[in-house]
Amino acid sequence: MRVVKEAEERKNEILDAAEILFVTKGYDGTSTGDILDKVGIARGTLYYHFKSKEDILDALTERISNAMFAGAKQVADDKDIPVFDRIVKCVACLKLRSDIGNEVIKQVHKPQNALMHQKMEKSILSGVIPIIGGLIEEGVSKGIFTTKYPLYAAEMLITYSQTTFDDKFEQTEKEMMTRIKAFIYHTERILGVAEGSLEDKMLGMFS
Amino acid sequence: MRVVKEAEERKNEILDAAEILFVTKGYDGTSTGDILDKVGIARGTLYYHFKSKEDILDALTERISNAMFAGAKQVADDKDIPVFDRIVKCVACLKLRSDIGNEVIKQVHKPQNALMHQKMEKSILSGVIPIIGGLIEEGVSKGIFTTKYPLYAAEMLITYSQTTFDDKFEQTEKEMMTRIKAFIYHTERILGVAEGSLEDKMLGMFS
DNA sequence: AAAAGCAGACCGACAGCCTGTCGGTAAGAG
DNA sequence: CTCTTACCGACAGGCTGTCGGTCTGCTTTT
Repeated sequence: MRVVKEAEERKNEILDAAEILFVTKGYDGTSTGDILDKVGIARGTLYYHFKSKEDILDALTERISNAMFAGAKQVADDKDIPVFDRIVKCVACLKLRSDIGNEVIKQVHKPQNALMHQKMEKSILSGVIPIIGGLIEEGVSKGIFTTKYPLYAAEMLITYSQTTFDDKFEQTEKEMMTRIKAFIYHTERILGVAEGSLEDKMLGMFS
Repeated sequence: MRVVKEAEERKNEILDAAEILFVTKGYDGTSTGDILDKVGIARGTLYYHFKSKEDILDALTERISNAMFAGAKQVADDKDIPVFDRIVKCVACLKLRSDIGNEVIKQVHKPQNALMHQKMEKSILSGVIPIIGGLIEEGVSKGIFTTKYPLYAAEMLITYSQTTFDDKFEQTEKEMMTRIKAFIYHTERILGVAEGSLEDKMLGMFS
């Protein structure tokens, strides 16, 4: 039997199904047929709403990123909270959203999901950097940080932590700890603050 | 007619063909049939030597990385050259190798080649970081640099520059320049040297 | 040195999957 | 009643990986 719905609604149904499937079986491991079955629609319907499988991935990536940034932006604009605390909260926002179930991350990093991984990473980076960059800028103008390039400082910090702390979670507890300590140490240098001054607050970011 | 060769030789023939094809048409855009045609062998032969298409990519990645590191390691061990110059030379080694034809890079960064890109990047990172890390360590022990975490300093510097200067070559000349300046500035901070002291030598790395 | 044996290299048909297309069909708004 | 929007499912075309069988040249045997 044929059920007709608004385009937006169907699109979201498809994205919902795709999200679950991509996350559990991987992008390459999921066939369009799987999505069809899960949503309960015919082949043609899917290609009526999306022009290709990759198009679905793009839409999904955008949906997820947008949700992530909504929270982070709100925090970033809350002038009542001290600048550095806002940075910590922003990062927490992103971390939270990115381990829905924890299985997700493991899946995303399997080689089959290179494309999904790449798109997510790119999308997250391009969204997060301006937010954090703005906060660092604010910190500089308030005399908390010192750097001639606040935006690029953010770029460096975020890019590094993204690839390193996401990709390399297959490391020992001990190595992870020194890596974190080193990261904090280098963050302090990049932001031009005293050694050890960020340690307490930043350690909380990795729990 | 049937031509029999040593397994190693055939494998290399296949990798030679794959290298050219992957680079010109992309990984996803290259079918095993393309490789078959180019080498002039039958389907079964290919799968006799490699267990899958991805297996070919892995072997190729390894072959390329190994070639890259051979040069870099040699430079790194040449104690006659000052430490910092060695770092510069090492980086040059890698850059050189990675723009065979320049078309390569453009190709590698197309979304179709996410898997190839990811594997290359990972392989390069894991090989380069210890080399540069060692050099920084040497610099620290000679009093040229100051950092408690030389290895992780290298990790941060290389990871960042890898993803940023490789991926984002679709930026304006001007933006690129400030990005480079900022990178040098942050490098100086991470390595604990005076502002501006690395500028002259490092600018040469991006030409 | 010829015959027989053998393992490693090679072949190509084929199964099975998967993506995207297209002509046609139902449903609800106007 | 009509027209747009959403939907359907058969089908073409392409791709990967498999498998039984074949060839080749080296080794062993006689």
